[in-house]
Amino acid sequence: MRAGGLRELKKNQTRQLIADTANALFRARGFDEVTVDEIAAAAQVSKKTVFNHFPTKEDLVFYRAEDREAMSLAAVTDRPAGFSILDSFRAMCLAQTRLIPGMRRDLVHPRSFFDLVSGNPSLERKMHEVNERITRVLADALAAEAGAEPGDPLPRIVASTLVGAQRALYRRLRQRVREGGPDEEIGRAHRADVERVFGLLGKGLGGYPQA
Amino acid sequence: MRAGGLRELKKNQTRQLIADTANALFRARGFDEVTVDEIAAAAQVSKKTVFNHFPTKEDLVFYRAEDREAMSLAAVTDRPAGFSILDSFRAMCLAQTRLIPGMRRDLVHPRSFFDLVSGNPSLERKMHEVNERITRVLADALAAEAGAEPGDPLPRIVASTLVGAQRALYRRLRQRVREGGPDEEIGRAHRADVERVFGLLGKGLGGYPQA
DNA sequence: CCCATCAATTACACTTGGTGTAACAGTACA
DNA sequence: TGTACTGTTACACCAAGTGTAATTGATGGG
Repeated sequence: MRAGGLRELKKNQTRQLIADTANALFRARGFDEVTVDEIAAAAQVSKKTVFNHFPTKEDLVFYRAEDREAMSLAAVTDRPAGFSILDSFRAMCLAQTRLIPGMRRDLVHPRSFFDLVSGNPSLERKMHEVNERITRVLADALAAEAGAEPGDPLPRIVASTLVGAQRALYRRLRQRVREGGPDEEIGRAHRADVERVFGLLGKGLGGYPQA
Repeated sequence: MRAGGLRELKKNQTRQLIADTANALFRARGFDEVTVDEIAAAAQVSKKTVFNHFPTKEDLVFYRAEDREAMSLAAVTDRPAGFSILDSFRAMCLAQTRLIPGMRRDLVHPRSFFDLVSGNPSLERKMHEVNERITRVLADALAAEAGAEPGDPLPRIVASTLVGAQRALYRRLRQRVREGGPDEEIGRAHRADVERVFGLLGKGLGGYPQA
């Protein structure tokens, strides 16, 4: 199939149509309250076609997850010279403040992406799965860079720490946005969070929680 | 319902019977190749009863997960005076060598617990879920001990690092056991792994992978 | 000892996510 | 124009899990 072919165009259109239709329905009524049959009907497509494009119902919600994966990976592979991996992740976490406007917008909707996910077991599971995959990809990149021998547990541990930190800081930021206040102040508080977290990671967990 | 009542006795027996029957079938033929209907039939019980005791089919495999949770928690709450949390987790990981005989035994079985889980998406998902719950419980304990304000991301990050380290070291140990060799040597190698990992965690991730 | 109550189990009908297959329709391309 | 290819469809099917009302047997009081 050629890249610019008519077939591929139509296929992508169908995929997008299904995803959009599904997410509109999910937002309006909640994940569990919408059946795949309904989505198919609303998108004027057969149920089988839905499952041809998205292997599970959950994938209809997470079909944009590759972006996050790519970002995390870039933090390792594309970092400037003299930057440690930790530095790079800190920078990435600091840059999370750029997401504040989007979070604000999400709060207005009756059911934002995160309202959708949080509180729904199968979606939360899927979320963990995505995080796990990101961790694994990152661990592989770390192992390659460190020249670690196969089976070395360290890259994995470092990766899971970094991804965990990123996630926790993101969540904290969202919480701050939910609590309200000017962007300035939220940004300041978030940067302080980031420095505190990466300060600890930089000097070791040994003394926690005392030191 | 009284604790020692006949009703509760029978209920526990039924529960145990179902779990045992299910796991025997899983080991013999694999998780996906056994239906809940079959399990119910083999245990001479209705399908509904199976689901009354175990909310999902996966729970039939993981119904012992509470033990690990308790151990991780104890590493924080019951540690001796002067021991940091990191010390406590290191000790716990060092003690993993005691699991070697069990791992050896598992290897003999055509389908050990881990053969069952690894390679099966839904069981791996369930495994992550269990780990996630352990992390959450540990994070809460850490936050309580640190007197952290609600929403503080640090306890969560520390918890996920520690659980991640424990998991990775456990896996590495299993790998070593699979590769063979005398217990002595495996134990030595494992202890070296543990020291390397906790050495890094103790002095900070900053230099990784250089330093 | 009998009776009322309560909890566990059961039968059964049903929903829904997901798969397999073979036929169909429109694109690609010679 | 004809043929190979590929995405879509209809359709039949499987298995996990739920809701409900009926049944069985344990419990405890009079």
